[in-house]
Amino acid sequence: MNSKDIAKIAGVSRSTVSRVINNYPNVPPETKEKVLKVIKEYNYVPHASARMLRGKRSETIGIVIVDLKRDIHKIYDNVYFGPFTTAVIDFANQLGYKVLVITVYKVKDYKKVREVFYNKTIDGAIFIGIKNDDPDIKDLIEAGFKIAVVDQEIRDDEEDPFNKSIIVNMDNVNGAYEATKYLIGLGHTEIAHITGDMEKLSGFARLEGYKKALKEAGIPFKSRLVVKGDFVEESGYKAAYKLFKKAKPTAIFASNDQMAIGAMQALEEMGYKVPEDVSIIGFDDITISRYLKPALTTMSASLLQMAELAVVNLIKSIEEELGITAKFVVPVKLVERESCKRLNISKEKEDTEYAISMRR
Amino acid sequence: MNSKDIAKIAGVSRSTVSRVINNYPNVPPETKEKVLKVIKEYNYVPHASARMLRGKRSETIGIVIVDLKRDIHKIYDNVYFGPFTTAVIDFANQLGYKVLVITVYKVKDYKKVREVFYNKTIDGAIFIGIKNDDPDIKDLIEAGFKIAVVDQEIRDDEEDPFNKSIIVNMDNVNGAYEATKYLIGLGHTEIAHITGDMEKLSGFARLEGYKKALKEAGIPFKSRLVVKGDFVEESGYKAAYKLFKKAKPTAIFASNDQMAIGAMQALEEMGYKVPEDVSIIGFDDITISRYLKPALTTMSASLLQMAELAVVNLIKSIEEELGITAKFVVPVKLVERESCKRLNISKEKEDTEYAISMRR
DNA sequence: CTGAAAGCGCTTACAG
DNA sequence: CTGAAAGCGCTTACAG
Repeated sequence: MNSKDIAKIAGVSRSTVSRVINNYPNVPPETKEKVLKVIKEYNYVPHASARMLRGKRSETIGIVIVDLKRDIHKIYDNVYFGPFTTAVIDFANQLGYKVLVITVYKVKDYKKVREVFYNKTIDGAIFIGIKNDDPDIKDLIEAGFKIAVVDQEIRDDEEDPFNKSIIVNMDNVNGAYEATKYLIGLGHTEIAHITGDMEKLSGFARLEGYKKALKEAGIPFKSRLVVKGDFVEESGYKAAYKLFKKAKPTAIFASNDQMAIGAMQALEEMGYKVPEDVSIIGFDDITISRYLKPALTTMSASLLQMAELAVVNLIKSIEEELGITAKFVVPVKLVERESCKRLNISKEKEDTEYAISMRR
Repeated sequence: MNSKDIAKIAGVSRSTVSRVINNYPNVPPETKEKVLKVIKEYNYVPHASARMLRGKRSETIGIVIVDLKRDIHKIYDNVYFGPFTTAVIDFANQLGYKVLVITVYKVKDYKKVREVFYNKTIDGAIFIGIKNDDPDIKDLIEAGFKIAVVDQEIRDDEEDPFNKSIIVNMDNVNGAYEATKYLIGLGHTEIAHITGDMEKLSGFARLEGYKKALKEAGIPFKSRLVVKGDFVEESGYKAAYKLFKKAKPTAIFASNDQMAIGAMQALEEMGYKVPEDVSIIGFDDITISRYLKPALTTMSASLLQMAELAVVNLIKSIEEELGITAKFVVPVKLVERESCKRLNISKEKEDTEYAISMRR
């Protein structure tokens, strides 16, 4: 079944069939109806490749999930990429776009991405999990492809390639600042920080927010209270052990929830109770966090909103064929749960003060 | 940049360029090298649509995530579809295939699926979250498209359309049987069951396994101990309340972990302790389950293995162009954690017996 | 070993 | 309002 067959059966030319399919105005209602009837009857759908070859868009966007320095299948149970990807698919579908998912576990996997761009399989793509200033992505942007990136520094330099892409970030600095300030507000001064992957904006920006809050409160920054992680659970676990070998913080700000969970595990093994002995706050508000005992206090941004901004603006940029260069910073808010408490000055005051930090 | 340009620059014909790209044997090494150099230099990638129009496969499979009777965005934080989808993408990519993700929230969304099949965007598809005997999928199979389905009854009827597809299931009956038997082995006889969606194989097959275990142990089946759920957390929550209004089971077998989690929440609200007052076992072993307090005992099957079976056999069926009709039943095993304990005959014996049920 | 030519299934100026 | 024809960028018999 192709347009020629349909034309023959409907008693018109292929041109007319095409006009009907593309909903052109210059087709009289009766002709249109006649053709539509045949199309329906034969379950005819125009060959996508033929249309694209004639210059139609593929109406497909890619979502590129980058997870370097990890083995294959590790995003398998990733609690962050999954929800974001689903949200992207849903918003894109709503706008009539299909979504191709591409995973990048090694730098050379970027070849897959270049291919689908150059061979016109996709009209544009959203990148997540990327490090800051990634040269492979930079090249693609410079080649003129439509791209949205999540978690990328917004630079002042007008000439920077990333300025030609759509950027969607969480308000990392402010979120980290608020998280740290919250702990300070509970009376803590010995506040540790488990950092994220420092090659990513969310890694170094959250450290910056932590420092900013300390500085503002007049608490001296101590490098022994900062230990490096890389955003996965295990790194949080190891970081907590390393931390308590050289220091005795009363509170920890972990750069994401997964590391907070790993740290809580280590804390439990070392015999510290959360939040009685150590308060801990995370970042991201992943699904698991509310099921933990104690439920994890954390900083939350709307992944849904981020996905929507990326999708809507990417598609706008594709369809208007002009380089949209929007930049978005999504707000982050505190989700108080059970993993932080007021530092107890004296044992007697504990109960009442605990009650205060318990309200959700 | 197209093959004509490359041909001109390399000083050969388009035919030869094509032969090099497709790695045909009848090209002398020098010619091949010359052409390859130009291709590399100009970053040339053949237009995917043009190749497909000439009959090449799209080398893209679809993964269709069906989630009917729910609002949009609900699979957003689905703990089951996400990991499975990622696993499918990874296995497909390994075999050189791209993956298009399609969500179906309403029956009419199947239109999207038909479209990508008929317009040749995908070579085949894997369906998950489907109800048993879905007519929309049946039509697609009968139209001759290559399809793999997860969670679909394996029928004896040779003529049944689904017999022309690839089927991958968990061993639902046996898993449910083992779960129930495990509770019986702990001394329970008042064992409730929160069912899954009864339109799905995993829903009714797990009920069947539950019944089978009771029967074998000579425990009479009581309909007041069975309450309907539909595989989501909230339904487990409601089911638990309904259950305890009319009965006092000492153990619950929930048809999946999400409902078990909902039930645990309700149990806590009603003042029952898990596992001291009520034992509970789930099914699926989702990521959250091991973080719960008490950690959830559950039945686990390898999603990775299921995804691999579906992908590998679908692609085999696409490439060999013959209707592969493989059927797979993936084994399910018990994961003992903390949510079940031996029914205490007398309070005194409790401690020692609890220790037994505690080993993981 | 290599090139000229046909054709995959569409869309779209062009002519009427 | 409608059709004949060109052409998108490839691949592949065919001929040499």
